[in-house]
Amino acid sequence: MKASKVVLFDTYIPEKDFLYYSIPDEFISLVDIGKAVIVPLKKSKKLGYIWDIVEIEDPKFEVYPILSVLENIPPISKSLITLVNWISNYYSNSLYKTANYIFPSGVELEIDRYLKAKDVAVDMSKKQEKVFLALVESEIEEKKLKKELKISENIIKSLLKKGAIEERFEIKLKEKKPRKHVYLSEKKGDSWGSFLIERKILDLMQKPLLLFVEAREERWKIYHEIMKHIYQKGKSVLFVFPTIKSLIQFGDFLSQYVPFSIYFYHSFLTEAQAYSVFKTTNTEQSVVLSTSKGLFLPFKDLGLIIVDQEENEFYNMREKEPRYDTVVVALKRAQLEGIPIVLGSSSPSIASFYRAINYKDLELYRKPLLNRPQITVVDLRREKTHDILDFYSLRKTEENLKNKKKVFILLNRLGYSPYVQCQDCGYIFMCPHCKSSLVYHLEERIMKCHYCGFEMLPPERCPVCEGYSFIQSGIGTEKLYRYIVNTYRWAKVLRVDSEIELQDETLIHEADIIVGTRLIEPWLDDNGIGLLIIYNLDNFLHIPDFASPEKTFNMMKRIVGMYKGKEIIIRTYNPSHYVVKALKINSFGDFLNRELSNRKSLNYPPFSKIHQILLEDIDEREILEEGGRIVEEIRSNFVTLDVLGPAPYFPYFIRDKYRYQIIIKDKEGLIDGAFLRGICEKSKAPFSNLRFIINIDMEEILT
DNA sequence: CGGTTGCTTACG
DNA sequence: GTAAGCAACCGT
Repeated sequence: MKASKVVLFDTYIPEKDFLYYSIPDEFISLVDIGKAVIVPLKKSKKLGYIWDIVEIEDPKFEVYPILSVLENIPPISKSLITLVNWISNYYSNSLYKTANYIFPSGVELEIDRYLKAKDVAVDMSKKQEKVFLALVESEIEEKKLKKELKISENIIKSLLKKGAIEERFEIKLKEKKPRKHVYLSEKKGDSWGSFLIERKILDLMQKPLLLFVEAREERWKIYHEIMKHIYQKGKSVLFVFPTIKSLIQFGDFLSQYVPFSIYFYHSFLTEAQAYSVFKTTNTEQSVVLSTSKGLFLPFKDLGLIIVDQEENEFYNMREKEPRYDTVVVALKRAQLEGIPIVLGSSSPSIASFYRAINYKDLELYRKPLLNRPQITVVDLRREKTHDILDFYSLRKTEENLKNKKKVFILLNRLGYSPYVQCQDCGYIFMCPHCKSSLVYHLEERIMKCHYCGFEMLPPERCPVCEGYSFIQSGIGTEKLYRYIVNTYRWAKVLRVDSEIELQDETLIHEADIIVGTRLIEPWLDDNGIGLLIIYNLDNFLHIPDFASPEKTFNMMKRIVGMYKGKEIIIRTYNPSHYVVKALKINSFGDFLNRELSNRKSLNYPPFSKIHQILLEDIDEREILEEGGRIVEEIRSNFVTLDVLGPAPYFPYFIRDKYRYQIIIKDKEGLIDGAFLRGICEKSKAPFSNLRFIINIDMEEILT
């Protein structure tokens, strides 16, 4: 028989990604892959999408018919279904979770159940009789009845069984309507803007195009011209950005130069607003500015995808299922739709640049920056005083303040001091749940764990040696902020980090000095900026990740590409590090060559694929045992693979669970997620609490 | 015995 | 997720 595979909205059935439903004759012309339907599940009704239509031979279960086909909810195209299937297979994500990730929220079923007494006489208990009599006059809605007569489902059930009453269902489709149209840009230009770009860029778009243009605004102007070219052919355009802030900034730019409103799509929209965009893209030609989730919108006639800051690490979605790499998925979607795609960057990822140069499956367009800020490297080894800021930075800060120019200081450490240490025995206070150091917060006078939120008062005595004097070592934004406030008492100083709520963005424009973590990145395009101080570049460079030099370099180039000040000071203990040197003379080539030779010697991407298996368990011995078995199993299947671990994964003890990782370097591309999942499931002991997370094709990895 | 509560099972 | 099925209990 012919049956449809239906993926249900928001109803997780263990081990099953979809259920089978038959197609009633009256729907044969309506039913199609990708259409939204209502189906029965037990006594309830559920929303779902038809994922596939297949032939099944004498099923071992009852197959119920689809109840209705919904024309109001946008259908999901076959290419989108293929994309989801691919993400699910390639990255080893559950199909149910991946499909539900792209399903619209903001539309749901509302089921009302009405009960009515029948005209019959049967034996009834007192309670049953009371309910029966209430239902004689007219039908009553289930919840109302239960509340008024204070009865439970059991009474209704026994009455139904006896045939004394009957039930009736009313199913309504509830599509949420947004109150505020924040997803639509208010301003719009009177007509199209016009910028001069090289004609050849449009020709290069025959293939996926890597747009290596260092100046951010120049890149934006090129985007505008490319978009105009495609839009005027009647097609929709999707822009993808790594963060909401960067998307809004581009939106402010773009809306001046297009004669219509553009759509925003990101996680800060309400369900109703997101649904409204979801629906619009399916019915109208539109331009959408989105975070990575926009790649799954059901565009009616998509003509172009532009991914900005393609190197940005926020594109790597590995926190929860579905795990995927945004850039890879964007390329896949473009390929499935048969449309052009542009990856833009001020400093492309090693992966993309390598592909463009060696495999030529990406075209490359390159335009270097003309007006660069001066980059000064301060060698911290030569600083004699152990002061918080060096002499040069202090002098330059004063100079800029005098000239009414803003100074930004970037420091990626929260709190007052990252470690509290006993002066007598050297003990460092650790979080009892995560085995990571507790950060001291002076204002609140507490020690805090930044992984699990554990807090404690600073103790009077050291738990190891009973000593009573402690040093607050290291420096966080809070300490730096206090130092700056005390040093420049006349200046307006502002602290920006995830622990302080930024009340109003105008505060940033009014401030003279801004101290903050990477959250300040979006504001480094401020017109009044004169100086940026990278407090300690080593904090970025020394993160134990093979990709940290690349990430650091790219972050700095991204900043340089939008920066409007004269000078950037980089403070470091490693002035001779190749990243620092390459930044100083602005040489992408120097950085790339050095980085590629490092990666080659250690067998890291792009010379191999890196897969990671994360293991989590309350029992450390169990992890090591089963982890060891997994490693053995992989090795015995593929002798040529480089398998490392299980090794502790930082933080290796979090929320009372131990964490280990296995890393697999796969040079020839031999294995996939399904293989690893199979091995893990096979190696897992029947009653163990081991949880494993498989991450395929990583561009970064903490070691 | 009717009714409730709490738990496990399975859904197509 | 959540309705169904079942066992154990409670009160009349």
